[in-house]
Amino acid sequence: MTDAVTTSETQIRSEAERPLRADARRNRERILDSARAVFAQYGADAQIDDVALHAGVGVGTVYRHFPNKDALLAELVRQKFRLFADRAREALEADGEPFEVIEALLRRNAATAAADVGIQYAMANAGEQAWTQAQAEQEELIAVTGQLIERARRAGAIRPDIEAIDIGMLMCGVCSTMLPRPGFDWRRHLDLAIDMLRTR
Amino acid sequence: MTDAVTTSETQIRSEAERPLRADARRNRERILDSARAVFAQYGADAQIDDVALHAGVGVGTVYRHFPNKDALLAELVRQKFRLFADRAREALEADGEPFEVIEALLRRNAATAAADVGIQYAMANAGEQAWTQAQAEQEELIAVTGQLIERARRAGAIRPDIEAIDIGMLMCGVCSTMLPRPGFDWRRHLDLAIDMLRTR
Amino acid sequence: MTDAVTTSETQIRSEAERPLRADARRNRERILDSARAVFAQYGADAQIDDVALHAGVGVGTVYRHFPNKDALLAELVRQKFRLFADRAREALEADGEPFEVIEALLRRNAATAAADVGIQYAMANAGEQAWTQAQAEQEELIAVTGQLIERARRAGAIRPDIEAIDIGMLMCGVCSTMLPRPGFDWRRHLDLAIDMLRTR
Amino acid sequence: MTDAVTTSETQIRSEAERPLRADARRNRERILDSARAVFAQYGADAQIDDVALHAGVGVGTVYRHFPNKDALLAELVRQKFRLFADRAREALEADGEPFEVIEALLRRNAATAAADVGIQYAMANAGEQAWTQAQAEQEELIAVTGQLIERARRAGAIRPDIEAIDIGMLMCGVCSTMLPRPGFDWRRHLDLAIDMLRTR
DNA sequence: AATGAATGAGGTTTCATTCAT
DNA sequence: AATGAATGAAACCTCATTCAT
Repeated sequence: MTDAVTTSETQIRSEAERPLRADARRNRERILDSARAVFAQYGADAQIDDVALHAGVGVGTVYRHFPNKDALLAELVRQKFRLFADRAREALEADGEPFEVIEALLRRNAATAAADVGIQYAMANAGEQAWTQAQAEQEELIAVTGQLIERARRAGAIRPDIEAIDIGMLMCGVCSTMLPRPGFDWRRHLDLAIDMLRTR
Repeated sequence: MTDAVTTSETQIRSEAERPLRADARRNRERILDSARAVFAQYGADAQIDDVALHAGVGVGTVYRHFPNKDALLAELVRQKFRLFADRAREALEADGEPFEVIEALLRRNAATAAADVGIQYAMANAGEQAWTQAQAEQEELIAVTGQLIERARRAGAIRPDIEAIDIGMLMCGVCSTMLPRPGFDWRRHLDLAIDMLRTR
Repeated sequence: MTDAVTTSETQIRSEAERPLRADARRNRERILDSARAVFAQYGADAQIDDVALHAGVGVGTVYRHFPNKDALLAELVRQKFRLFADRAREALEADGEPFEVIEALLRRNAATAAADVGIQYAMANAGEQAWTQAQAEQEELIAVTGQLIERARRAGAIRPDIEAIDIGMLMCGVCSTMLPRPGFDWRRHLDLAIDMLRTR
Repeated sequence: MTDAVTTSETQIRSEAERPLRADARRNRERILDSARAVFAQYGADAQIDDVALHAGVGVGTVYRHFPNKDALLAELVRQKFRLFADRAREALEADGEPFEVIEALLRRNAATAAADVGIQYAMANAGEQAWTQAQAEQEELIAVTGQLIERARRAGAIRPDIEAIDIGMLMCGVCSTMLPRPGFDWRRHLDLAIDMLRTR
């Protein structure tokens, strides 16, 4: 699983990202994991120092890997998009009724997002930078999602005017209701959204 | 002394709401307007000093009206909920096909929210406080929305399992896509959401 | 004395420098005095926090008056140039043999500089900013020095090819030997420099 | 062990100077050259990492050769003093009018210093350590300069009260005006200084 | 011997909030 | 009631130095 991500990362790594020394790579992963944990707990107020402490490295090490806080947040966002794109690609290979494949994918992704509230804070707070930095991954995700939709459309299983970006937007809306708001239930939100995608 | 003659009604609207002097009230409004403008422009980076500057008052004056930053954000949120609740009550009086009344209401509210991005940042950043502080207005909104739904349900014009909180959640999702995200179009999102509500 | 400086400052204050509140002005002076003291003691390593501590104000206050460390150093430099320019103007009014007036001025200025080693560090470390920020005062100083030279030249008391900038340069050299260097004696250096100016 | 067979000569050139391996020596030179270049360009802001990068070695290698930053700066200073001492010794051998020999020496040294602004920053920033570390070379320089002066004095060609340390001090002053200061011209400064040395 | 990743104390700067005027 | 200067904890980030590879 993690290997799958690593592989795709290696493929994508474009220009300046020479393979890191083994220990550096390990640290990098630890820092990202810690960032997720710390942002999940403290939200936007989380500090780089806390991330470093949690990862068991010095602050300087965090800054060696990510030039500033925004870049760290952006990487979190990027990783999530990459994961979703990977899963979408897997879904494309999967057998099964086309709409059900999409539904399973969305439910799985939503569950992942809910289990990782840190990312919500990251996305709410990260400025333009995050979206720019993750652009490649997003486009990949959109493209593959487009293929999934196309297949379902041919099967007459999906509302015909739905586009890939719509699904992104709906999921973004679902995620926004994962933050602790009394009375809100993102599973219900997701059910409604999926229901809407179906052909009537 | 003044407390001695205070009526029970005054006690209910708690301590801070006695009628302000005309100029103070004007300042209060200016500050809230400026807060909206400044948060819309600078997002999470907006500072109280910026708000004060924009309002043409000193920081101290901002703090005379709002005990801290969160309280100011919360007031922004509360005002919006109050407006929505007012509109919902109006809608209850309005003639017209029950579902169309709801649709018109939602479209109007979404347009208002989109015109005031500041509120998005306020809601993303305000802590628990904001939701607690606006609880009364929220409950009011939920209650009235419930009545609108009931009417539409009796007319068979709305998906029968929809509750008031669902609508709040969907609208919250729509709003989350108003922040500048390349490719996203909240109007499309709103169309889809309204469609979700309709009886098939 | 101090009043004289204050006056000229008021005259020079060009654009954005509205008169400060009494307490703010007092703080500003305290901060500059402390900066001199602290830089004299710790040299280039002096910290803004130390300056604030020494002045008995919070760090934030230092930053309210000076946007960053360089600006503080630059102001120190500027003040010194202003003082020298003021003295040069006084010297222009003074009676006495023209060359002796110049000599007295230079000796007095050197003594002042030596008594305030902080300024040496300021000048050595402050980047371009310091020189740019003090440009007006420097030009003033050069101009008035030019007049002093002119008078002495007419009296045949000064080496005829000496220009105002030469004197600045020589004094700069003298100051550079005030830093603790074993064997160096800036008074001797000054004597030699003054001798250079004399007609043979 | 090695100490046991150490000759007294070796003891005099202290511990660290045993002959280096050829590549190590080459690295050492490269580091010093790079330090000069980097300090010339970035002044006080130059970092050890920049020096290492410029030299094409790792930081660790810099630290293998120089225990800390000050030691590196100090070595730069020492090299310069050694060069000047060597030249002074050459001058002692040279034929020619004694004063002219001195003049030529000073002009040559000043040109060298001007071509290597890095050294100015090194001297301005290096703490006590630099001067201590270069003491032997300085004393050598002073001693030989003393002999040059003695010769000129016997020839009646130099101002009789001039001592070797005076020349060091004057040259130090000239160097201080090599840093980029608008209007300053170190050649002019040097001319004035040399002129002053001459018998009238 | 060389490398460069890691360290973390310490530096500068920000900004919500207080308080003297 | 209003002002804005002052505060200072806390944030971010740097860089000389160490140390595992």
